[in-house]
Amino acid sequence: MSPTAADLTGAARIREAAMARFPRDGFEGTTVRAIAEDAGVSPALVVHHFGSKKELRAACDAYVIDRIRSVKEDAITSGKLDDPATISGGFQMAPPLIRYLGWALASGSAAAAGLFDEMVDESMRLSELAEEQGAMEPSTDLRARCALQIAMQMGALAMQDHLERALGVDLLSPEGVMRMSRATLELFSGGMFPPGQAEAMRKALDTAIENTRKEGSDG
Amino acid sequence: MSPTAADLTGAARIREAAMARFPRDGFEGTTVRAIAEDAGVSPALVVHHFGSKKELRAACDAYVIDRIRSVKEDAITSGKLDDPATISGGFQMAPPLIRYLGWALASGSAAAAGLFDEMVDESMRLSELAEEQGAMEPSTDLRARCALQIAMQMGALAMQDHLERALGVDLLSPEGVMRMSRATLELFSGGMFPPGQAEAMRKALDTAIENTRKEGSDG
DNA sequence: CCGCTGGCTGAACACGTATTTAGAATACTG
DNA sequence: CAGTATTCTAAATACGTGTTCAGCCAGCGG
Repeated sequence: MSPTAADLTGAARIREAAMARFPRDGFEGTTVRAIAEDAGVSPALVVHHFGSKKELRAACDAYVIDRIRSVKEDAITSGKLDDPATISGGFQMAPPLIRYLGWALASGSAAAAGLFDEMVDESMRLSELAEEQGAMEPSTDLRARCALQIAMQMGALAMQDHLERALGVDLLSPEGVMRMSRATLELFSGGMFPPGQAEAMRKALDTAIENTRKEGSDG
Repeated sequence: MSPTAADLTGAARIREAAMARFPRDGFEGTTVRAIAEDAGVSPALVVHHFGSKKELRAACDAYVIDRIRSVKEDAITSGKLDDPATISGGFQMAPPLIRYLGWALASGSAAAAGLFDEMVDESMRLSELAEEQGAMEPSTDLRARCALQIAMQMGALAMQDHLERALGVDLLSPEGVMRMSRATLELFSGGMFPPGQAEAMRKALDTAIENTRKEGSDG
């Protein structure tokens, strides 16, 4: 059971409050006073424990990223990376963690940037493995594909509110996670374009690239 | 040619400066004084023209969204929605516009939320059309698929910095746009999963959904 | 010339902010 | 129990913020 009650240490309650406030109101938009009040604590205690507001943010970043990293590592070492249960489980980590991650990535946290890069590397590692085994068609630009994939998945987290509004569902509820998993699968397995159109677009895009290159070398 | 010079009216220069600052520093993190300085203008002029900082933000929202809406409508009425040139052209709108849109969506602007919803509706309209014509396999959850697609594409905008860092390219340069277009096409036309795996995951996911439903009705 | 309108400014104001300081309450150790 | 470190707080401080206000200055009709 997650420690929602007030039986947390003061520092933990402060961190918890900050993790909820920052994504909602932004860093500058969140006041130390508000965090302290949410935590049932005096503003002075915040700086006593964390040194300053900036350092509090850094502590939140580190905490969130650490927990996410560990979940990710568990999934990798257990070898159940594409098990839907693993995926769903991962996204059903304490909702504040997910929400915070989306915000941290969208608002330029250095620590979150590190996590992003790791994810891209991991995705490339897996893709290269799949290509070597001949299980997947080689990409013409693997790095771009993997980076974009991670960016889209993480970006969807930053669009959480919009998705929930559009679907009328709490995204991190079991139903929400299932609908998202299903939709992700459909999208990434060719559900978006009619079969013929994809190939046509690919060709059109290649000639467009060719043209751009010519124009570029002209000017 | 875009008016980058100082031959803009004061109000326009202020709006331009705000559009550059807000995505970088956040709304609360941006000071009226900084905007004024960027615009080569006194802080008092900002409120003289826009009334208040909040209203300035609303004006930026309206301006950006209006311009993006018009580009989108042009693409729709000209019927060249899947022409790569149209797509590239759309993304090569003045970079500040794109960057601002990503930020506005990620930071909960009401106006941007309206645009998001429109995009989802438009995507659904197109998908339904394609399904009726038998050009596309019907989805089990069309709304979720379209909403997620838009969320991922817009979310990628909010991850712009991370993508550029990962690829070492200015995303809104011709090269960047082309690489992203190509990667998007690959991802959304089945490039991510090996053919067999997609079907396996779909089945696994369906049984997982079934199990969840049972557990849910148990408790 | 006057009067006057509108873009524009410098200096001030009121207020909310993060942070400091001195010290109270509490728990822990010998 | 005394001594001590730790957790925590109320009040005060220094400062940055958005905003106001009184008025300057260019342009222009009469």
